[in-house]
This record gives sequence, structure tokens and C-alpha cells, in this order.
Amino acid sequence: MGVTKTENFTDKQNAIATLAKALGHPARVAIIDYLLQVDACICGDIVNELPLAQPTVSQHLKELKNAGLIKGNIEGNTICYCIDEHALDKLQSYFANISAKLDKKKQNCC
Amino acid sequence: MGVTKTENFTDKQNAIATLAKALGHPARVAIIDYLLQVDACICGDIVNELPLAQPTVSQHLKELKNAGLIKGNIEGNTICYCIDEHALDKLQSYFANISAKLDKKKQNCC
DNA sequence: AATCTTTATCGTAATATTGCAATCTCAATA
DNA sequence: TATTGAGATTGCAATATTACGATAAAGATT
Repeated sequence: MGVTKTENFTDKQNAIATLAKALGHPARVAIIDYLLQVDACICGDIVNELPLAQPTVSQHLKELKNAGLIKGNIEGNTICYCIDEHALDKLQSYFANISAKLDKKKQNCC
Repeated sequence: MGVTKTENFTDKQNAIATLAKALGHPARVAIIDYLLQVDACICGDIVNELPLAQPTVSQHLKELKNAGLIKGNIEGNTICYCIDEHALDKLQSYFANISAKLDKKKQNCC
């Protein structure tokens, strides 16, 4: 059906899935990379950095914003996008936690 | 079109996107959670843990396996799935790196 | 005011994803 | 060898995603 049965999973699982899904496209990973690389959160020249048309980039930015991974501030007629640390912290601690658990376990299988 | 233009992004970006995409569904997050929680890498009772039909779970397992997040060992007529540490380490270091960079930056914007 | 620039939105085509019933495979057991 | 049981695969319907041309909205510039 293409519909995810979110109601049957925990909030935390859904939250991680939403964030991960937002990063589940190379263009969106590239956008995050770029925002990290540029020191100030330079604006819509993201379009020039990516091999995609402007509407497509705009759509990807929207998805990153919806997922909470980036924020956008209007400045005149441009928009200043930047990383939302909160969301990335959530992902970081999720994976750090997993790594810690895996270290303890020391592969008793497979 | 629904086709991702992977050829225009770096290998690293594609690799992260592939891993993230695999975790972009709560059922797959739940599977990882379960595999972590269970001490031995208990097999196909994953199906009983999830609110989804067996073919659907099988499909999600396949996607996790394709992405390299889990491994499966055949044992008689059951299969022992478990987490592939390598992939999760990649994700962990990716996000740790981002967090480190963000800490240095200390939000000079937005 | 007319135009330019930047970004968002709409509409649409192509493809991918999600979910499941029905089946298939194959080892284990009777 | 017939049956059972665990998983995978197939086939399909419903929906989501990706991409882009065309256009809209709105501040900046002339």
C-alpha cells in the first residue's frame, strides 16, 4: 500500500525513522554536508552546489525542514538555512547508544 | 520519476543515504532495537514481535540485509539474524563527526 | 512602476515503497 | 516418504517519492 503503519510502533522508533528517512537520499546528505562545511549558513546557493533543478532542491530542503534537521530564516528575499543541532544530537546519541551496547555484547553470534 | 540520481553524488554521501534509508521505517528501527535487546541474536520470532505479517517482515529484513545493517546465518531451517556492527559504526562515526563540527561552530546563525 | 532575483508551489510523469495473501522452498520430523 | 514449520518469493493494490517545467510570490533593484 505504501502506507507506513506508524501507529503500531513506539514514538521513539517513529522519531528515529523520520529523521533517518530524511537523510535517506544523497541530495539531502549533501545538503547537510554543505551546511556543515560552509562556515556561515550560506543560503540558497545550495542549488548551485547540487546537480538538481531548483524545484527539486527546494523540495529536499522542505523535507529536511519538516523532519527538523534544518531551520530556515528569511532574510530579505533570500533564505538562510542551517542545521538544527537538536535533531542531529538525537541521531548522534541514538547511534552512540547502539555502539555502546554492541561493544558490551562483543558478538556472541554470526 | 522516483529515481534517485545517485551518480551525481559522492560515494560517501550515497553510502550514508543508503544506510539512513534502511532505517527510515519504524519497523526496521524496531528490528534493530529488538536485535540489540535480545542477548543472543534470536531468529525469526522477530515476526512475532512486530505488528506486521510475515512476508512484510521478511521484506524489511531483506532491506536491512541489503543495506548491510544486519547479517543472517542459516541454522537448520531457521535463520539467525544479527546486527552488522560495521554498518552501525559507520553511522555512529558519521554523526559523531557532525556533532563535533557543530560544537566547534557554536551556532553563529539562525 | 517595471524588472530582476530568489525561493516556493503546482502539476505531472516515472518509479519506488509498503503491505499482504498466496504460494514456494527446503530442512526437520513423524 | 508424507507432513510440518520456518522463511522467502511472487504478484498485486494503494500510496509515496523523485524530478522537473511552468508558474507564483515577494523583496530588491533599476
